[in-house]
Amino acid sequence: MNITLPDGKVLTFTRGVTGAEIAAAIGPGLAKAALILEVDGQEWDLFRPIEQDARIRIVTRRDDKALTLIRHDAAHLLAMAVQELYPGTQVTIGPAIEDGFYYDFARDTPFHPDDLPRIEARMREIVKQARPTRREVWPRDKAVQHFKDIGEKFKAELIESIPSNEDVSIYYHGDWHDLCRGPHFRTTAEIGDAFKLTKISGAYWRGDAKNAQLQRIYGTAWRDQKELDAYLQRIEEAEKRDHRKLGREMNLFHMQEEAVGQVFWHPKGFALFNSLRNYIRRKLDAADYQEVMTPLILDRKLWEQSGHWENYREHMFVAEVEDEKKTLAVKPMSCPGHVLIFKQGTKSYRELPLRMAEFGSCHRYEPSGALHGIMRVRGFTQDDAHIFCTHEQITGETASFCRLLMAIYRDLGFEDVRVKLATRPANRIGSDAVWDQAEAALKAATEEAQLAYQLNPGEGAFYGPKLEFVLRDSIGRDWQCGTLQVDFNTAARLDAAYVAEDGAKHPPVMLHRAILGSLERFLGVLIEHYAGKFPLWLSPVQAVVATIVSDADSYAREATAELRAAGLRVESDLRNEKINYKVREHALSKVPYLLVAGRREAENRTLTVRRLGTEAQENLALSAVISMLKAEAVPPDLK
RNA sequence: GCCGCCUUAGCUCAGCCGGUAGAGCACCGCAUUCGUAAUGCGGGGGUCGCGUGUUCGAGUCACGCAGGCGGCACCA
Repeated sequence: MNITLPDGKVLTFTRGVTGAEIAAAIGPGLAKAALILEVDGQEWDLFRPIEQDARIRIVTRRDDKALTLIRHDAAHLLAMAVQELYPGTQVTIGPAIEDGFYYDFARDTPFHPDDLPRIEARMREIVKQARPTRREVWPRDKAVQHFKDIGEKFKAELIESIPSNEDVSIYYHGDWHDLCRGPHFRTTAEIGDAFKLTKISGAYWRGDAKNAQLQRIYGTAWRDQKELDAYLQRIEEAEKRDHRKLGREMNLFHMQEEAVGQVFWHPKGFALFNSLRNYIRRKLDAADYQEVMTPLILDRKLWEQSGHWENYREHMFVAEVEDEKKTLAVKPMSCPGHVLIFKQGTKSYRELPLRMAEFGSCHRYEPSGALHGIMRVRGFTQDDAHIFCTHEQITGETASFCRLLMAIYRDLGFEDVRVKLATRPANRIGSDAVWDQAEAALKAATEEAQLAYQLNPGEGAFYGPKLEFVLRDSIGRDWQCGTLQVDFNTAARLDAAYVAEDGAKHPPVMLHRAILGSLERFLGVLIEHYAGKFPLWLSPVQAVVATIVSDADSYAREATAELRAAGLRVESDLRNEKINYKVREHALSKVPYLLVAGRREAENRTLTVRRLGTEAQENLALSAVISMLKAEAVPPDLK
């Protein structure tokens, strides 16, 4: 029997040879490093016999795949340890995920954080025991019956969803066994001990809130201790840049019980907010958007007509007034208001595309468990706009939107943007032909804008498909920021129309689009992205003038005033403290420039400049400092 | 909304088996005028998240509520 290696070399073995034997034949080093192999592209256990000629590739610990394999085995290891320590606990699923793995268990009493060290200790024991792995193939029906018999009803349910004529593979690690597609290592020893259990959570069976809630245990696993330490270090560093922590430390904003899910922007935070908003305003203006402002609270009748009352009621804040019998609702989005502006006066096709923008203050009653710092709130500001256009204009408008968005993200320091195309959901309105057209238009637009996207099937809005632009926070959580949604429906529902070339009235297509999404969320991501060390144009405090001796106070005041007059955000620090103290304090609060004014500087009208992150000092004339800072503080669109 | 954990001074956190609250930083005062990451001394500051219960006695135990945190579900 011939076995072909990746380099084309052919080795001859007897039928039923295993990957372990092949690896050993090639060399003892490989035999030791091997984890699994690929047989004609299919993942294969090292101990599983090969019955016919095949091309193989041996996967070692250094392979890119190794981490996924280690984590999958670690998930099994976790399940073994848990079932041994907590009899009666049922297993369900346990996949490898980014940076680690988890396993979902069904159990009456939830786990406690104190259980983790105990489980981890048992896992390490099992690794030491090097329990051998064995693979068996059972008829599906036998497997169903078996798992029912041993009380593993979730496993049985999983197997029942496999067609009944198929066989399933069962993996044994010592006595413990589980349904699994594999592959697995020869023994539990190969997992190594570079793993750690990290957190406990509830999780719904099959991801559905209507189902039973399971107990999930998360862990992380790596090739060796060094990799594990590096990961733990990375997480620790990331936690230091958490926007909630920096928001407090840098005095940007706070939140409190009296306004759950809403942000109190402090002066410094609001300076940041405004710098960003002004920048977006200029970019939109340059891209031929017209800014408007619409009411915050509108009559229920409007929301009924737009469809929000029916589809979105539970997310809306509703206001009753005593004297009138009216019900009003706080807007969760700005689209109906924009349509009402569009409807004023007769619109011609010549006015399309009409791009209407608003920094809309929106309120949504989000589920309590969804709230997260300023990233997920109940009151937020959208950089919202609606493009009223014809069917023919969808692709062009979408493409230019994509280009605008990517340019803005680049200005703001984001190069790594994930784009998702969410297509028609099961619950939707409109004909398939219309959906075909809308989805095709979005695809064409992304190609025109040269954006690689990932398909997100069935995740579109009920009225149309959407593009989602996703950014990542410091600890790897993804946040949707930008979006563009095609809507063939809302304008018609609200009786908005334009007069076409043929003289007839047609409802315009609406493109709902946002670049930042919510300013609050975007600022949260931005704070973490820069770890609070913003580029100068965004920095809430751009420089601090710090004195060394009180003799320099009046000069420092003068210098501060001149810097401010030049449009810079500058504070002075005249406190009776040592310069060391001031340097340290302003560096910790992430002020980009410390401008030291001592006796010498006061005499020759200079400042000694120290840039955040460096120890270098440079003595410059006050006028030179002003022009240098002014130049650096120019927003990217005005450069 | 669901599961779990947490809530003590402005911040970070101690506080044992229930016996009546503590540190560092910050703040205030005084001294110090000092050249690039913490000057010294002194002082003020707490309904221990809220409520109910157990107890002679609750920061500590039990229950309920609220908020926060980690996930899940939902979602910009």
